Amino acid sequence: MSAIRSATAPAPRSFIETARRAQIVDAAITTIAEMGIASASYARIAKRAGLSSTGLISYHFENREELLGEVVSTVVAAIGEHMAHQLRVDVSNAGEALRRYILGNVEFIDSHRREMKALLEVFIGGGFEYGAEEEEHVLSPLEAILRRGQREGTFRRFDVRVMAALIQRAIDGLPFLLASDPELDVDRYGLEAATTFDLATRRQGP
Amino acid sequence: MSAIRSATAPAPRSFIETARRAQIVDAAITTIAEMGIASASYARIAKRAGLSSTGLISYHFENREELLGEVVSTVVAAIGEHMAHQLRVDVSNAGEALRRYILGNVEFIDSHRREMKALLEVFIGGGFEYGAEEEEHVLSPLEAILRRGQREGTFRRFDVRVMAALIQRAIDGLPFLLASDPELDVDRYGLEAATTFDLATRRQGP
Amino acid sequence: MSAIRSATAPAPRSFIETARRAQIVDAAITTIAEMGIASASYARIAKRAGLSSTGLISYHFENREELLGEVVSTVVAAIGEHMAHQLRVDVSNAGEALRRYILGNVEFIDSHRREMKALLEVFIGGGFEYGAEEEEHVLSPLEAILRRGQREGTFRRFDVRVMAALIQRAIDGLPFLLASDPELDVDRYGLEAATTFDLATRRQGP
Amino acid sequence: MSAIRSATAPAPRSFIETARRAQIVDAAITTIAEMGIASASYARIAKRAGLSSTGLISYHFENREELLGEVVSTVVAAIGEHMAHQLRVDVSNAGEALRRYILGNVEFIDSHRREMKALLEVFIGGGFEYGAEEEEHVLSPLEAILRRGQREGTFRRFDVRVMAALIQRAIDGLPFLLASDPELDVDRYGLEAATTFDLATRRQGP
DNA sequence: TATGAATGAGCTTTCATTCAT
DNA sequence: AATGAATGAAAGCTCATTCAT
Repeated sequence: MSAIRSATAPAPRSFIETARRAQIVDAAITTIAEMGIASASYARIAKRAGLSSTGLISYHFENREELLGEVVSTVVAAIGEHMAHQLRVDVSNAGEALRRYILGNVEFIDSHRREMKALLEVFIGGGFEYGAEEEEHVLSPLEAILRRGQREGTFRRFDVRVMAALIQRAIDGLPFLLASDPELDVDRYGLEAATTFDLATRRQGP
Repeated sequence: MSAIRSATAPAPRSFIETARRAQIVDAAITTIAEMGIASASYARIAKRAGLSSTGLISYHFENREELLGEVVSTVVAAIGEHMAHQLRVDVSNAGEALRRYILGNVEFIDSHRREMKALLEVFIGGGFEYGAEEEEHVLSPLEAILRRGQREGTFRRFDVRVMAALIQRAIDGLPFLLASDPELDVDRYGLEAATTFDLATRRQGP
Repeated sequence: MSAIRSATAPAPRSFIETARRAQIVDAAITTIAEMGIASASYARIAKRAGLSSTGLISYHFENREELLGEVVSTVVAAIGEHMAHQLRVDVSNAGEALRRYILGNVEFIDSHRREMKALLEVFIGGGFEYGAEEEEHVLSPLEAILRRGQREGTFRRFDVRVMAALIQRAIDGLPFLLASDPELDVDRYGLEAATTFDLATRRQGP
Repeated sequence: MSAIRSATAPAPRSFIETARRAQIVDAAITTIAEMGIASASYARIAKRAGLSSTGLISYHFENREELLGEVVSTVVAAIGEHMAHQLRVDVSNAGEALRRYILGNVEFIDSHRREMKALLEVFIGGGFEYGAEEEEHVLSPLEAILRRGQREGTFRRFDVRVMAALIQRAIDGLPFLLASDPELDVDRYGLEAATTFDLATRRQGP
C-alpha cells in the first residue's frame, strides 16, 4: 500500500514517487525485454533498478498487475506521442499519408525495440487482454487514412477494417522478425512494406 | 516430425509412452491456450490430462523446456503437414500458388485456433527462441513461390525475404486479431490478404 | 494441492497421508499453545514437526484455514470422545449427572491443557467463528441434563440455555485461569464448581 | 492509569501527544474488535484513525507491544472506573454487594462490547500474558466481598479464590457468548447469574 | 510405468519499523 | 509533530523436479 488514503481520494502523486515509479517501470521494461516476462520477477526487477527490497515495488504499485499495466501504458503512450507528431504534418493525399504512417511506425519500432519486446511479452504472457482498450473500436488513425483515400478516389474499394488490420500486422510483426533476426534491414523492410501497401490500396487502371 | 526420430536418439519409444506423451502434449496445448502459459503449471496440465501426479509429466519429459518444445513441434508439424498437402497440387503460375498459400494458411489457422494460441504463448512467454529452427534459413516454401514468380516474370522485382516476411506476418498476425476479436470474418480477411499481395507482387504495366 | 483429483471426488486418504496430517496438526497444536497463534507460522510449525520445507504443509493442507480447522476439529473430537465415554454411565438423577459432567470436563481440560490453549488461540486469533458449528443449537448434553432435572422435579425453575451457558463458562474459563496461574488447584476448582452449580440448580425448600 | 504516570517516566506528555495517543488507541480498539488482532496492522489502524502514515504510530508508541499494552490498560481503566463507581455505594450486606457486582459488571460488558472484544483479542492473540498484572494477587474487590460475607456469617464456607474465579468467569465469559450469539438476552443472563451465585454462596440451613 | 510424497527454491505481498525532511 | 519513502524480514503458497515404492 503506497500510502494510507481514503478510498475515494484519487491520490495525487509526489515528484519523488513519480520518479521512482518511472524508474521501476523502466527496469521492468528492460528486464521483461531481456529475460521474458516469465523471468521478470520482482526480485530481478528490483535488482536491475538498484532497489534494496522487492517491498519497494509493492510499496509503489498495488500489485503485479498494476506494474504491468504501467509498462503497457508507458509504451503505448510513447507510441501515441510519436504518432501524434507524425500526423501533425499535413500531406496532400492519402497515399502519402499512408506511406508516412508505415515508415514512421517502422522507424519507431526500430528505435524502441526494447519497449516493443516488452509490450509483446506483457500482452501475451502477462494475462493481458490485448486490444482490450480498443474494444470500442474508435476509428484508428490508420483507418482514417484509408477512408480518406477512398473518399478522395485515389484508393480502390476494399474492406477498411481488414486492410487496416493487414497493415497494422505488417508493422506490429516487425518486432517478431527482429526477435528472430536482429540483423534485419529495417529500412528496407519499411520501404518494401510502404510499396506493398501502396500497390495494394491504390486505384488501378488509367 | 511426428513419426520420424532423429538417428541420435538413444532409446526407442514404446507405443504406450508415445501415447502418454501425446496425451500430455495435448493437455498442455489446451491448458496453455485457455489459461496462458504463465498459468499452465504441471499441476494444471496434469489435472486436465487426468493424470494422478505431476511426476508423470516429469517422467515422460526431461523438463519443462522439452515439454514446451514438443508443444511447438507438434503444432509446427501439423502446419507442415497441411502445407505439404496444399503444395502437392500443381498450379500453373506463381500468382495462383501464392493465393493458395495465403488462403490455405488462413484456413488452417482458423480451424486450429487452439493450437495457434498455444504456439503464440510458448513462443513469446515461454522463454523460447522463436525462429531458432529457421536459423540456417532454409528456403521457405513461401520464398520459393516468390522466386518462381520473379523467374517467370509475372512478379515484379522486390526483396524476396522481406516480402515473404510481410506475407507471413499477415498470416501469423491472424491469431492476434482473433484473440482480440474472435468474431472476425476470417474468410474476408483471407480474401483481402490474397488480393493485397496479388496486387503487391504482380508485375505492373502493360 | 495435495493431489490432482477431480473436483467431484471426495478424495480417499492414504495411511501415510493421514499420519503426516496428524503429525502436522500435532505440531501446530503444540506451536500454537506455546507461542500463540500469531507466532505459529508455517516455518515454525514445520521446524517443530521436523519437516524439511513449509511446502510440505501446503502439500497436505489446502491453506492455513484448513490446517487451523483441523486443529479445531481434532481437539473438539477428543472432547467429544471424552464426553461420550462419560455419558455412557447411567446415573440415577440429574444432579449426579451434572456433577459428573462438570468434574469430567474439568479433568479433561486439566489433562489436555495444551490442546485447550490451542483451541482458545485459534478461536480468538484465528479468524474463526467460535460457536459457528453450534449455530443450529442442537440440544447440548448439558442442556439435556438440566432439562431432565427440571422434568424430574429435582431442579428448580431457571432458564436452561442461560444456566447451561453459565456452567459451560465456568468450565471453559478454566484454561484462562490455568494460563494466568498454572499452579491452580484444579481438583478443588472442579469440586467447588460442582458444589456451586449443585446449589444453584437444586430445588429449594423442604 | 489514564492520568497517572509512573514516577520513572522520563518525559512529560504534551497535550497534543496525549490526544494523538488516545486517538490511535481508540482506532486500534475499533480495528481489533472489528477485524481481529491478526488483521489489525499498523496500516489498517492508521487508515481508521485518519493518519497519513503508519510512521506516526511508531512515533507515538515504542513498538506494537506498547500500543497493545495501551489498548489493554485503557479498557482496564474504564472497567476499574466503572467498578469504583459501583462500589462507592454502601450496601447493607455481602449478598447485596455480590449481586450489585455481578449485575454492574454484566451491564458494563453489555455497553462496552467493542472494548471487551478488543481486550479478548489482545489477551489471547496478542502474545500477551494475561493475568500478568494480577501476579502479586492483590485482593480483588470480588474476593473482598466474598470474605466479607463469610465474616458476616451470611455466606457459607467455600474457597474464596476459587469462588471468585468462578464468578469472574461467568462475567468474563459473557463476551464469548455475545460473540457467538449477539442476540443473547444480556439482562436475563445477568439476573440468572446473580441468582446462581446467590444460591451458591449463601449460608444454608434453617 | 505409474504413484504420491517430499524437496527446496522461488514467488508476490504484508509487515513493523526507521529515517530524512 | 508529522510525512512519506525506504527497509529487510517474514509471511503463505506454488512451482518443477526427485525419489522410493
